[in-house]
Amino acid sequence: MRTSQLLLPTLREDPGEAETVSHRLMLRSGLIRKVAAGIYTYLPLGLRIIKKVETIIREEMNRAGAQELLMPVASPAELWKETGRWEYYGKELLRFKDRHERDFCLGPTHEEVITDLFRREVRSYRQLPLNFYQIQTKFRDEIRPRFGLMRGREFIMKDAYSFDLDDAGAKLSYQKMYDAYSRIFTRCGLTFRAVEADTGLIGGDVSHEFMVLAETGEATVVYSDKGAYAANLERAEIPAPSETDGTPLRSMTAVSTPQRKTVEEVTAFLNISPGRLVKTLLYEAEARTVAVLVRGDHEVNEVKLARLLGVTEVELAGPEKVMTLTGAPVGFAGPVGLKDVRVFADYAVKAMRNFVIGANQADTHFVDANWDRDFSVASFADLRNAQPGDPSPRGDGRLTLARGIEVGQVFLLGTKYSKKMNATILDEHGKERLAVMGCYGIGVGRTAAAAVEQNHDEKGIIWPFPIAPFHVHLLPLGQSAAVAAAVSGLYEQLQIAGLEVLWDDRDERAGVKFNDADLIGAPYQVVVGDKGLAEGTVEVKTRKTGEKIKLAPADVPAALLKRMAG
RNA sequence: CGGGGCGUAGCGCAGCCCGGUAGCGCGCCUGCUUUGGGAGCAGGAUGUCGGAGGUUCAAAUCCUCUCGCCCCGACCA
Repeated sequence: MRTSQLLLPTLREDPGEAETVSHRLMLRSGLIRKVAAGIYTYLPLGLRIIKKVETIIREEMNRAGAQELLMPVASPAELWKETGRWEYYGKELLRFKDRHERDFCLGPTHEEVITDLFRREVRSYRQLPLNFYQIQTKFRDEIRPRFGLMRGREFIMKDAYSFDLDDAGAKLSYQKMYDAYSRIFTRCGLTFRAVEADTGLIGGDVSHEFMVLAETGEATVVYSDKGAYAANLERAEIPAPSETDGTPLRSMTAVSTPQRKTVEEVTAFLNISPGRLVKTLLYEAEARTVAVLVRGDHEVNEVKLARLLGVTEVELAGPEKVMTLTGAPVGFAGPVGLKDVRVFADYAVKAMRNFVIGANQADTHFVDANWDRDFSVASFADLRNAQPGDPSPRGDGRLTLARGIEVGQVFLLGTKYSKKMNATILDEHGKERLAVMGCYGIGVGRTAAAAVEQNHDEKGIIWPFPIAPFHVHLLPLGQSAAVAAAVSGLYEQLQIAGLEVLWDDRDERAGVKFNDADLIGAPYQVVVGDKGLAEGTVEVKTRKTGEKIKLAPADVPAALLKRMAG
């Protein structure tokens, strides 16, 4: 491809709107342009990268036995009402009405549509296992789209859905996808880690996320320093600590803590460590309010809390609500004498004795409080976030935290959707059984963005070879007949060798071409100038290392092929 | 949803506080020179100053409303 035939608007300066590396570089190198918040056009060069990622995904999905199909972007409300997700999915589901006032939504995911297809078309266990996938545009009306392709509202996703006769079969399907995902991300040149994950709005029993470790990641990954355990922070289990020592209980007394509201203020004032205080958070969980107790130096994990309570979402109560329930301003809530509020406590609290808590009275805390004696706890559970240094729940070392970009997630759904939508098949005894499902997603654009996050330097992108928009960037310098002849010869020869070549045929100065080439990030640059040609050579530069070698033009294709293979 | 910021030429920005009818750099067009890491000189084109309303003799500038975008936060008591 010649640059003159390609819309490739590179930017000299960083666009004002972009903060993160991948967003900045994808805009600057002319891959994407924004149309609205979280909605982008893929320019020709950007689309080439998307297509490369898609090709890798297709190859691996097909290899794993999945079949490609394509579902519609618009789907009717009826299907979503069958599973309850018309309400449950919330505001992320973009809804609209057609001209007949019928309700529709733009598909954020396609469990309903595929399950509907399955129940209509598949009758017998003999047809199983089945796995369908598509690569399609999804729409999720995110609260806050950001970082370019990293969190868009409209984005390209590969989603797959497996159907099996029983749990064992479903597990096998799940494992196949897990393995396929590992191959896909490896082939895309990513350093990633599969971690245990929460199932969120999709639901199901078991789930793993594929995380690309990068500072700009929005997720927090927890993993053991010595063993194999790895999980999303939302999910990471924390084992119940061993029972308390036999410290004798002291009697509870109220102390004045004027203007001391936060854990830091209260513990500093009382001259104790935050680990000796128990904080009380009031949460609204759908219709009811609950109190959650965690140690002062711990944080409540809202995902765990929601799961324990069996709700979609929990929200910290506002100041007025706190005042109504506790009779005190925010900062002094405690479990003692709380009315009409169930109290849940983190395991760590169970191990504590003689701790400090809020007294439900302004400027007052209790010291030497003890659960059971001074207040009752509905149940103890794992309700906090893991912290660095916590023991691994698998007993294999201590936990470390890192940031990650979630590029894929796999779910073992069980019969959640098949039950609600009555997707049954006949088994070998002629008996109706619910299909056991799995679902599997990959963010295509996000995978490309993650690759940029992991592969760049101050000059620009350094594309991993398998997803590079072009393999070789051909840079003629000057307008001499010798250069023109050598370049068009090389252009032919490189393509005959099977390489994808971008030929910068603009009448630009050397510096401009070099800088654009470094920005765009093709793995190899071939520089053809009069200087080199005078001694019979052209220069081959490896983008990643900056290494430059001189070769006779005729030797370039073979040399590049050899390097790529090695 | 809350807070902060920004919207002025294709891009990056100044001008706004203190009203007087719009400017800089890059890019773009023409010509000449130049040509191995973002060229030089000369000439040139390009703006409903996000939108609406108001104040004023006069508004990019002041006031009100509105739309869009970016960043942070979304409550740890």
